[in-house]
Amino acid sequence: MDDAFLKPYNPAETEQRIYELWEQSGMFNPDNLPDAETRKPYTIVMPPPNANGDLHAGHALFITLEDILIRYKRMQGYRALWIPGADHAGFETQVVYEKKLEKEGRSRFKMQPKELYDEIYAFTLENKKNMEEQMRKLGASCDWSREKFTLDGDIVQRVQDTFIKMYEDNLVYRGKRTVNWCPKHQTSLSDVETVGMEETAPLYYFKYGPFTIATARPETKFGDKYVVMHPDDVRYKKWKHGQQINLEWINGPITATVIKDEAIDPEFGTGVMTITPWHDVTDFEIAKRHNLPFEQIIDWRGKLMPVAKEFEGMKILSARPEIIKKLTEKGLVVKIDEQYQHVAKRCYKCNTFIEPQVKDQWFVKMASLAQMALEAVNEKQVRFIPDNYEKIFRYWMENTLDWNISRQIVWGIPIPAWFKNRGTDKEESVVSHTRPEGDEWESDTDTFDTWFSSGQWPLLVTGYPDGKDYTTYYPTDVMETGNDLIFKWIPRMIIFGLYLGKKVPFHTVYLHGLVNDAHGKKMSKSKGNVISPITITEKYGTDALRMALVVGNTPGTNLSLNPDKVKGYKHFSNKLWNITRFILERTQEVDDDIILNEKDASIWEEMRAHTTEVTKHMENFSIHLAAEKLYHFTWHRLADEIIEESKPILEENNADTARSRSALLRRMLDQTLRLLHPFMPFITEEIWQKMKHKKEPMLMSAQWINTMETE
RNA sequence: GGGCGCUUAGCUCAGUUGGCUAGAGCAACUCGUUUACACCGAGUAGGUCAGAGGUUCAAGUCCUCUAGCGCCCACCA
Repeated sequence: MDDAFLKPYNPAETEQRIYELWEQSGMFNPDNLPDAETRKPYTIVMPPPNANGDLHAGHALFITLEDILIRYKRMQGYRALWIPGADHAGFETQVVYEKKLEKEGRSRFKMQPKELYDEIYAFTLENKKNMEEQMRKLGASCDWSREKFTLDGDIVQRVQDTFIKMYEDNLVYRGKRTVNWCPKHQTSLSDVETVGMEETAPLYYFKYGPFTIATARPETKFGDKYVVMHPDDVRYKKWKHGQQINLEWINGPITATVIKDEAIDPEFGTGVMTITPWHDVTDFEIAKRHNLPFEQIIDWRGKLMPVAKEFEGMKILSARPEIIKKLTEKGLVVKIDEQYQHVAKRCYKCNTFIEPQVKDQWFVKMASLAQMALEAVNEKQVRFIPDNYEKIFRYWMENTLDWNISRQIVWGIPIPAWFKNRGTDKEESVVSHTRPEGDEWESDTDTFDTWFSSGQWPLLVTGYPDGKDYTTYYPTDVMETGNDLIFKWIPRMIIFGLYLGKKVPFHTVYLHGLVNDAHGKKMSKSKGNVISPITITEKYGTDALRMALVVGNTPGTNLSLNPDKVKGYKHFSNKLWNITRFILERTQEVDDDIILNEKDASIWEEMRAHTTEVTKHMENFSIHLAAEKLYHFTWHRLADEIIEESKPILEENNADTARSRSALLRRMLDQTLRLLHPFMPFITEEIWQKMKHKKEPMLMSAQWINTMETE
């Protein structure tokens, strides 16, 4: 027996050494596994973490879950491939970097785009390297030789190809539409990048000629020349559609036109409103229906434009009270309802109020694509774990709007488009990798929404359309990711998978919840309750952390992570260590094929039943139950009962019973290590190495069930 | 306004298609051992499974309602 067993298990001394052993074996690359060609492929694509900081507990959870699945399948004889990656995370990273610039007293608006891009690139690569090291510490058995970064040259090329293809297929169009504009970040955002926050704000009632109109945004009303009501509203029956009225407004007399439109809710306010098509989606739709002109009132920085006359240049929020003051003086304020509750959209990163703006952007037509995804799910080509997420997916696909994929930031994949007379009525555009003939063409300075590239991730990392991996490993098997991505990411991957690859990109979606603190509260820097997985690992060992993340963690629900729980599994590591010590120290080395006596055979039968049950849980994706079962059986059955009752048996003079029991315990240890390996890879491999196993030199690539001994 | 989920021992949570005399970890208490392990062992205590009604031979598990909590979505200005 190795002397190391005389001391408690020391993860700090072990883990790096074991990881290097695995990495040097080359077995993370499934093509190096024995008989790789005959093995059935099993693929997981890692959700590429944003390369802009340290790994957090959520990362540790997904790495653990995916590593468990991959190690399990590898041991089951699959050609198990786990493809790692890193996401440049466009807007996310740029925001992180802008904060850094701000601290240094700099601003991206004072930098050349190229300069900014290069700086963020360096910053991201550094973070990427750091993240990879941290993933290794967590035991990730992914194939680093296949690692991909969303800004790799080939990836960029493919993403642009997709855009061009979609344009040619008439699924992408250039449109002047209302976008969510963040005045601080100076970019448009998709709907999922905004958050609606409930707030109480005043609702103002103004006299508008013969009408009273209600609005929450008086500062947008300067240019309003159309007054709208529902066609069936009897109160306004006498006003005809198209009728013109002269009235006194904020900056003097104007001529307004009556419009009848069904978008108006007669129940709300007075049932009459004026429209500001440039700064409101509903108004925009009404204006389009009736062919009305639109005018920009608020500029890209959130300041009033010349139409506001004396208010020009003022920020909207500071202008508001001034405007109310003027309207009051003119006797145009009817009343103010101070308790008006509504939802206002804000930028999900800086909380700035989103200013709807009309802008030329690239849009993806979603209706037919979403329909395709919906059908695939209806046909059970994709299943969700837990299954209630299928409903959420459905809802999302049934209510999808066209997707704005243009972002006005440098950190991202450039949109391959060219313009002539950009921003004028004579604008022309060409979609192509290369500049069209003629000097007057300028390139699109916008970049793609991150989800446009990450939505294609399973295809991109397997080398769509002609890569070798694409034919072998696509479609992949499981997509394991956070439950918040059920509408941000999962649908887009299914859509691109079907559109480009003609197949769903994965058959199973496994969703995990958040990792919260010990009391179920969300971790945040400001609350000071952040648990760093790397710190925990250094204190208790990676195996302990992995168990703590997995046991009792039902799919789809949040987990409360208590350091005491991790400590408990550190104790378990040591228990396993000492089980090994006992068995190696007290049992004899016996032939593998020895016949067990009746008593021992029945215990072995129990072990086999245990193995079957754990396997069943794994097949059901009940990883939490498999882990708990393993813990319980190993400690409270094997250690507390079987080993205890073995002590006198092994001491007995009867050589046959002692030999049978020795064989039993050694087999049980062997099988226990196999079963625990996906969950606790480091300690199990360390023990395996010290046992100098002859036929299978490495536990990582050993078989899940020791078939020879189960005969 | 719509949707989803949760409510089980002091705390954090399991409980797969209804069969439970309801479990685990941590915490508590009692005793023990230091010859695999004190990062230990044996044991004790602790729950009307949120509440009410229903289906069933049988309900923590299915249905309805009520209360509380959480999350997500939403172009009524």
